[in-house]
Amino acid sequence: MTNQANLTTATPLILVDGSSYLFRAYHVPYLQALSTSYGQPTGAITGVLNMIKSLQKDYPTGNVVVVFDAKGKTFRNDLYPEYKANRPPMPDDLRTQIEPLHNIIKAMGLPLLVIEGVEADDVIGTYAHQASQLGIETIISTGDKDMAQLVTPHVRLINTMTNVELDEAGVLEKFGVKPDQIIDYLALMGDKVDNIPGVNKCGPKTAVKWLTEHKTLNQVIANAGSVKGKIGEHLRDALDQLPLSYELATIKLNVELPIQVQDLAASPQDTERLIELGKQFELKRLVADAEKNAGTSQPSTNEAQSVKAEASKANYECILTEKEFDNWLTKLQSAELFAFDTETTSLNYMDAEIVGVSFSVAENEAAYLPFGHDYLDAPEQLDRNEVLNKLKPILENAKIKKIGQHLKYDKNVLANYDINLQGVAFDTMLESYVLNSIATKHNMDSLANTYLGVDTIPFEDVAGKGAKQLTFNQITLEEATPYAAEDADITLKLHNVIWKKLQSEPNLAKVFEEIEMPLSGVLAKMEQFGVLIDSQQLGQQSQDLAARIMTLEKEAHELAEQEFNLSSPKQLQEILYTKMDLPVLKKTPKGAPSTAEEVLQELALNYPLPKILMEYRGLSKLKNTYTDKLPKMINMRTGRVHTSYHQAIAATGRLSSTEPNLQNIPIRTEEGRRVRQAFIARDGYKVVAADYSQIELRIMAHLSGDSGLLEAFSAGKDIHTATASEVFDTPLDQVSVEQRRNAKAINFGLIYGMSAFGLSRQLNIPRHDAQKYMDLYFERYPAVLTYMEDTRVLAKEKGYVSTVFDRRLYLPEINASNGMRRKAAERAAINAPMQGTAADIIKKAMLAVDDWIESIENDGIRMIMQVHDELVFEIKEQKLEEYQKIITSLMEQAVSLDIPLIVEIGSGDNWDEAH
DNA sequence: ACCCATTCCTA
DNA sequence: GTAGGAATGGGTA
Repeated sequence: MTNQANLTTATPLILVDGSSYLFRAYHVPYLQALSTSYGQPTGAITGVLNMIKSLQKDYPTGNVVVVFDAKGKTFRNDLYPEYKANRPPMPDDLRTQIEPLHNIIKAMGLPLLVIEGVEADDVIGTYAHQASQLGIETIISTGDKDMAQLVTPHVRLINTMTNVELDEAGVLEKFGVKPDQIIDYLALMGDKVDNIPGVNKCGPKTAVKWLTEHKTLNQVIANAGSVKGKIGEHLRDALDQLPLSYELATIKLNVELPIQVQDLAASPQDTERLIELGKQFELKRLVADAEKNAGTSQPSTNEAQSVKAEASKANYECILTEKEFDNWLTKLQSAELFAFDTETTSLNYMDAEIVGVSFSVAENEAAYLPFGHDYLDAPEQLDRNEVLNKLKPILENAKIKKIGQHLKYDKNVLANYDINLQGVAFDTMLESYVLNSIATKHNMDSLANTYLGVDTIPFEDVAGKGAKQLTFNQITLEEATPYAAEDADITLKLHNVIWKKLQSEPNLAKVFEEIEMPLSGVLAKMEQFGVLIDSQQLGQQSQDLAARIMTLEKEAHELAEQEFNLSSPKQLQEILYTKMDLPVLKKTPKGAPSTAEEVLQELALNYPLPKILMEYRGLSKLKNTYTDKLPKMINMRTGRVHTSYHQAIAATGRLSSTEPNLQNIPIRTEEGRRVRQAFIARDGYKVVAADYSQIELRIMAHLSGDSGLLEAFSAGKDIHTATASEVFDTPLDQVSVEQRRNAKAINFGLIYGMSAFGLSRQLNIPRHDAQKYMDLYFERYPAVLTYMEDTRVLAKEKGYVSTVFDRRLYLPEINASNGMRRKAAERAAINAPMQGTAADIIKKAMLAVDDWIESIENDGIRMIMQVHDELVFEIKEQKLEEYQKIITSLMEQAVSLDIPLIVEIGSGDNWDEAH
């Protein structure tokens, strides 16, 4: 239940009655004076924007949603044709401000609702009602008294122009009746402006008097006979009208809305568009604010703009004596949760030596414990082994929870000292990643700036930069202590802020707790264990390649009649397009004539040089990137290669791999596969590779619910052949190789959010034909089309898309004015739910497989690599059959979707054979 | 020493 | 057409 409480107070829903403020701002004299140099009035725009800004300031954690009336008639006109018939038409100089205002609000990233057929009040009422049911606190910002009927213990009104807030007691005080009597009150009085009939001569005083006496409108009606005097006659005259008036005054609580209340969330501001609009309407303050908030508002993190470097407040200690250390040990032992960081000599976890550790148990209270600083005249420090021995039981105690920034690194480093870090509960890097995967960076300095408004001490300030950069052991304790202690302190503070935000978003905390956080430990194990590589074989291949490359180089120089660097695109352009005058088939993004593979392929049909270049490129790539480099990456100590999996890089939720990148090892060519053959297993072990078959297309079937696709997968058909059969209207067994190839291109294109143009280029066919294929596809699989369209619309409304497990990807450019960027964002919107769900699935599978491996205590098995849809293991020969079955089952059952997941598994002496 | 453009490897 | 990492050359500081 505490979660609920957090949720309600952390992010109140702020519903802004845009139309009500628009009219009021329009009539404010000093705002009326505002207009652009070319005569476009902007007073109402300014008024509403100021009002929104002041709301954001007053409720920094609030989730602001703006609602406007739509044009045209509403259901109230159907009930009563005279409704609002007295209203003069909207003045032109107000009307022209509406669209710009909408655009600005959208560019600010705020959800904007304009629903036809109902009024803004009804939309607001519905959301307030939904929010109450979810226990979300709601604040309605309006100048309209009618809204008082919506006030409950969870819903209050704020009049931002007068800064008066109304809760239940406030409504009673102001109107003399309770919120649930407001409709009756309004019905009795009627409304001149809206042309709602009421009781003639009945104003607020009379209405309150009657309602105080009889409680409800129905009781007033029932007792109408006993009301004396002229006013009694008026009441009796109005009896027939009153039910209608009541209905007209009632704000709907059940409007059908395109976005559910829990999905109402701000998207990142579109800075470019905001500035453009600001300039167009000459709104200086808007431009200034847009620039100020650029990059910091995804999602809005505006509460912490001003706190700059409060380090003086903090109490940072340097631990040099046994006594100080014991003191801290006691604190840590009794702490439920503390922030923790290691300082080391290298960014590479295999080489890193620990120089010191820092802790923080409470904000502004942190310590640095150095033990490896060895610069000249360094003060005497505690003994490393002794310190680590004493810390070990605390660090290995899963009950004592730890917070850290990128703790996978610390876990790996500690493993080199035989400390198995446990109780890793919160990694701020991963918290930030799950909250917003596209935030510029998830490093601590950026996070501190974004979420705390604090500028931390940059590493370069203490260590210098470039070749002369010092390692941490060379840094004086005077400099190291504030830097290192701050790391722990800031990490704790960051967690306090980001975790709250994560919990307030539906299911994001779940993605963090159930996927990313536990996965971090699994990845650490894979990294530490590493993969075995046959450097002998790669060395041999390097030699073979070198010889062949030399020959090709010579041939190329002869053909070009001059020496040149075959690896230089620039020199190559000169040779091909200036000297030899070959046709330019394609240009690079910068406008230079391209020499890319596809161009060379085309040119090779008519000229000899391009073919040589293609082979040269392919081979030198293999040599430079793989056969030369991989052996150099073998760790001396373990004899294996240890990659780093990056868990907070890919916007879609995928992992990435560096140093070396094990996720782009060649497979497509024979020569390339020789590199794969160098990935081997220990004696007595085999390499086992298990990959999900067509996982993204399966996810597309699940997400779209298309019956044709679902059937094809359930029937276990080859999906590309099945697609070809449908699209080209050919019996399944008569589909040609060509047809299947085309269908495959269509299927992949769909996953990438393709256009007909893209498909035509891929298949090298006219755009018209590509369009025809796509039309045919969507005719056969109509739900796929609907899904794609819906996804685009949803992305534009919300500013983000989600995976099946609710991981989010924000798309700041989904409403960009630049068509290219907007289109790119739309493609990403289509792709991300599929790629991201696939990432979620394999991550869950990794957790399941790791659980099982742990349960058998690594008996003859290790998980060694992940390549997006594939897991690679090293398995003892005797266990091969048994374990392959278990892995297949764990992966296939990792999640439950509307289509079966199929895993293909194989084994061999090397990675190539395992496929 | 660092950044950018180009190219090419993977799912 | 999606998502990544890395190597190269070539320019800049």
